[in-house]
Amino acid sequence: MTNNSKYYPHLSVDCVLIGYEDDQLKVLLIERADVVSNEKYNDKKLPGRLIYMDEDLDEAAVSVLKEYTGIENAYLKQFKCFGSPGRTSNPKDVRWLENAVNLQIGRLVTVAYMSIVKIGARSNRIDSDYKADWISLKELPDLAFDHNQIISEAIAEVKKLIENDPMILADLLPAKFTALQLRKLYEQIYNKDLDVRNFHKKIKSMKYIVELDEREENVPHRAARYYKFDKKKI
Amino acid sequence: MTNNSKYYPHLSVDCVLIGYEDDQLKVLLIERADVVSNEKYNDKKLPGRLIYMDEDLDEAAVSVLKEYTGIENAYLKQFKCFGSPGRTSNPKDVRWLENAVNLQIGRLVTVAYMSIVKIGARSNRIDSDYKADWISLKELPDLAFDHNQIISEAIAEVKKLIENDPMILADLLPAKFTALQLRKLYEQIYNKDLDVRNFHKKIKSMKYIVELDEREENVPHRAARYYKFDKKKI
DNA sequence: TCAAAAGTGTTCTGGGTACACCCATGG
DNA sequence: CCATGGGTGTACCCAGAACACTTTTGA
Repeated sequence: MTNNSKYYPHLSVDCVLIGYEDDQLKVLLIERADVVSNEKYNDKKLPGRLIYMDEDLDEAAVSVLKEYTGIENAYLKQFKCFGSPGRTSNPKDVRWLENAVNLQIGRLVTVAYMSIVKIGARSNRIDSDYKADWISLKELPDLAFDHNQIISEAIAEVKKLIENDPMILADLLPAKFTALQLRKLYEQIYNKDLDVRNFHKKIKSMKYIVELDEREENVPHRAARYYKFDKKKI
Repeated sequence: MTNNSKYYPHLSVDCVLIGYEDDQLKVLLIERADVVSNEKYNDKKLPGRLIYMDEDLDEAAVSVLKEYTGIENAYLKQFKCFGSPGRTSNPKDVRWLENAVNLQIGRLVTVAYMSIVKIGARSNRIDSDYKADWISLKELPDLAFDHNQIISEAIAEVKKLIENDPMILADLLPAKFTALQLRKLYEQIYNKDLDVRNFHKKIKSMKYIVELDEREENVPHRAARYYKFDKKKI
């Protein structure tokens, strides 16, 4: 267990991938299993890995995103580095990690990235080597390492991000969406209810959101108008 | 040059300490010299060091702050991790680093922290082991490693920080200050001129800034009122 | 005709910005 | 009496928040 490995066994990247489905903000988690013994751990972790010897951190994060979702060219933001010695103190976590990479691991610092991704988009194949699922933020189980904490800090980052670039909401909704869908999304993010009339006014003021002629069909009430994001209108 | 050292030779912390003096935002930089050969490098770097084997990142940053300024209990914010392999590719930087710590260094990832500190405060002794100076942001020379980039990202962070907690401005000004001094400080931070009348209105609306009865003395014009921060009024 | 959700306008408040003149003081 | 900077008030605009009723549709 000496280091003839491709890995640089001191640094990892973890990606908090945020998506939206069934009116719920969700995060992509993978099932933790022991590669060597096939032991099941029955818990989950964030997608991530040790970096390679001469790999740039940002590149490592990009490759993790691609590996788990197939997405390339998405916006990935480094938001915090987690490096307390205590984060690798749980023997279960250490055992798993050392088996997984066949390396002796001392302390391990991880650099956390976040990205907003479209769940179930064409490009979004979840690699079958891993058991990966989108889990609602409201139903998060206890995760490996300090991954619960990493996720909660990522959410705070998402809010900031959306405030200075609402365009990224486009990745959380289908191409066509109703005002209700958009409002529910905002309500999830800000964690409070929004006034319907004010919200319509807000939509009108957002020039990158455009009305379509199309409406809902076969709904047992007045049909809602569809909107779309117009990426040309910055 | 094997690792019998106290250091964990893969990770460092660097602190961007921001202060204010002579109507200028300044950053604390130390002179880079070779400890072994006494060679002068004639350039500067941020205060920082490798972390110890079992040291928490935040603790390492706190101890660097204390070492260079004597300040304890200040607010230190981790704002970004810099880890591209290229940042340790300059042979001059690598040679200095390896001499300084007597260790073989491969790639080195640094975690950057920032803090707002009061220049010349009682607690703010600059340790005489180092040649350390407050350098105006407008006159920054080329620094070691990627320290110029680290500083510029720190400044962006300062703006955000002040927006959601203007109280930290108290660390950039003397206990008593005039409206002019405060305005000049804002002008530095936002990099634009502010209207005098509007600024007075703004001060009145900030309940944690209180008027004193005291005024300037011996000035060749109408004496300005002094203000102070009132830490009790959140 | 009823249930269910869509859609619409006005008013108020607070913060930001633009703008020009008189006041106090020391030299 | 002059030069220097200190200090003040009004008007406009925009964004955000509160608030209630009519419209459309399928069942």
